Amino acid sequence: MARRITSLQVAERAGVSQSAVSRVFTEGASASPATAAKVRRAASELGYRPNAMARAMITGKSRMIGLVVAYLDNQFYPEAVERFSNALQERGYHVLIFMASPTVGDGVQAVMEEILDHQVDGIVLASVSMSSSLSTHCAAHGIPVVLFNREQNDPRMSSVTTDNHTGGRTIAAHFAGLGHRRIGYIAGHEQASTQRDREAGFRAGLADAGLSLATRAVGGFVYADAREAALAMCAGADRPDALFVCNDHMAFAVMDALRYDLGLRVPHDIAVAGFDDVPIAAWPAYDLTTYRQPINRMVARTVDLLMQRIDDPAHGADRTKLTGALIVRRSTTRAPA
Amino acid sequence: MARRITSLQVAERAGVSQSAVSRVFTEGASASPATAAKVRRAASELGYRPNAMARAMITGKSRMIGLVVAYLDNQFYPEAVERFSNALQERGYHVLIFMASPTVGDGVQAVMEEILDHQVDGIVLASVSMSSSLSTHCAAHGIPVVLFNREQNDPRMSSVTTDNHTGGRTIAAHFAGLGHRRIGYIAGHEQASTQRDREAGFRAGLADAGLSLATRAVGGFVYADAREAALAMCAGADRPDALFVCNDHMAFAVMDALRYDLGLRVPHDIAVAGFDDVPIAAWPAYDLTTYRQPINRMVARTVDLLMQRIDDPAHGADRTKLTGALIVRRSTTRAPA
DNA sequence: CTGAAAGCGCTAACAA
DNA sequence: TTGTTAGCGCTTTCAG
Repeated sequence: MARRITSLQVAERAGVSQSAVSRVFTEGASASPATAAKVRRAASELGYRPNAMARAMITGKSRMIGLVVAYLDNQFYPEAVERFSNALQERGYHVLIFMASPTVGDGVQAVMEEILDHQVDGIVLASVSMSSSLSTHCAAHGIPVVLFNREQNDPRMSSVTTDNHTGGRTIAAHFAGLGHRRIGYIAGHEQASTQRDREAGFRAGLADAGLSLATRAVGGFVYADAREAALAMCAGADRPDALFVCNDHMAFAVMDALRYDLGLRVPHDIAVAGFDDVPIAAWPAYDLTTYRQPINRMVARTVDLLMQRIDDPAHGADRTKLTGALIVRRSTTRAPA
Repeated sequence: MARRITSLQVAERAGVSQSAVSRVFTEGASASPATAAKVRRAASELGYRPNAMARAMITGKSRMIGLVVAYLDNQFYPEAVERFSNALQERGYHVLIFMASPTVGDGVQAVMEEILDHQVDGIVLASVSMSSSLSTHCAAHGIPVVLFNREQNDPRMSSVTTDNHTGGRTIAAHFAGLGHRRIGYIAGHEQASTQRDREAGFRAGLADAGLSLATRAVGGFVYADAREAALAMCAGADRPDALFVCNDHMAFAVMDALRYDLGLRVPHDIAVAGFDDVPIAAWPAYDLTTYRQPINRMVARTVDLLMQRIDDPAHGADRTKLTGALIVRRSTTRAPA
């Protein structure tokens, strides 16, 4: 097993100094075309590639971004991971991925420490909340953090979200327009900003139409729990005629419960709407009306924010709220627009 | 923005040498309880954590594993990513994730180079094929590679798979036992070893029962393509009465097409079976009979193989084939076992 | 433009 | 057990 080729070996073969080799492989360093040619030739003959870690030690830039995610069962997150990886790869960055077990209390804390050990240039927290002491800690380290699909009270914390309040409100208006009167809501994890904002917007939208929430249950963003919540809410005769579920992943559980456990028809007996517009929402088995999160723009914006702060650490925090779109499908209407 | 604390600063504060600090934070190094205490105290006061990169440069071990995945829409892979991340984190390793665009021809090649630049200690290729020249390249670098859910002809290449041949055969026996006679198959990507082995096993199983394949189409592991394949295959009167789809992800597309485009009932008009047993397969909307891949054991074995080779680079290749299990649900039987 | 030399933060001999 | 010393492979002054 051959040891890895170093710049020194390339230098020897090319008949130049080691620093000349370095310059040829360093963006924006000066080397004459002649030297560059010699070096590149020797390098490719030897199969040389610069050692990213050694480079990182010098420059203080690892070109790695830490990505913390919690629950990959919800298709929204694998999608986000894929896009982050691609977007960052395009900019010459790579993704160090971490799972934050939602079960462990200080899971995020521990994970963050490990990430920091690896000298990442920035961190994306996808749908994970962080104690404010931890965010201070990161700020002290001067390492940019952006929350993705989550907000926090701390105004120094950058975040990128969809305008969840407007999303909830839009769903409410959609229900009201359809003539529904007895309306239910299935909540996500109570602490999550997405949950709070969507519910607040939904309630506001109902109020706009002179309505109010008839019934509410908690699904905690988990399939099995959402199923239970739906069963509890809809088994009786006083069930709602329309149901907003805080995300698509839970909405699938709810539709399954309504149809296969309770024998109800969607939307005839109960209209169901979700939030996210993950690919499965478009599958005919669900054909789910939902409020689409502009995931491409969300990822792009998150990456931009991160790059901004990496290039200029003094750059202030930014809380971006992007606008989504109501996608009407057959889970709320017989003949969608 | 404070510069990161170094071991030197801790040493000064603790009144010991820098190497004493290093030893306290190095597994299996000797330090007296007294020094250790002083050092740990100073370290925690300063908020010191060892720089993983600097350590990696010395030891030659980065404690990072590169994980290459292609298509996260198929729920099998997010699941695998999550488990890999957890399993490796437990052993003190971290995951550098890379998406291999299946569209780009030499995507894997390019991605591998970038991974190698980061001095990872090992690589997991999840469902990605690699040219044999590339595997030679890796072997030359002495970096362990394990294929996950994919095999390759090169016998020096370690891999972990389910016994796909047996899986296919088991599905065939299940169909035969149910009395189906006109049987179809929807293939994945033709080059994939999983596809080839499952189909071969399925054909062998049909032959065992004195049957043979009536019709075949290609879905390439992609939802939309599988849907088209199903429509083409089942629109006519000569449609099959049972259909084995090479993985669950495509099986969902097939069931959707049969039910919502063609108005057929599953399993009454056509029985459908898949492969993987992803969580969605258990959702009542599909309730899919499938051959379960033992994903926990697959991941554990892959990690073991990797660790083995990292600890002893001379350790030979191993091609592990794990046994799965037939999971019978309502997509093939009215009343499952 | 180029080479020599000084480290980045840490671990691993080596003496003491 | 400790401190001293020599690097890991690279980038970056600094002279020339």
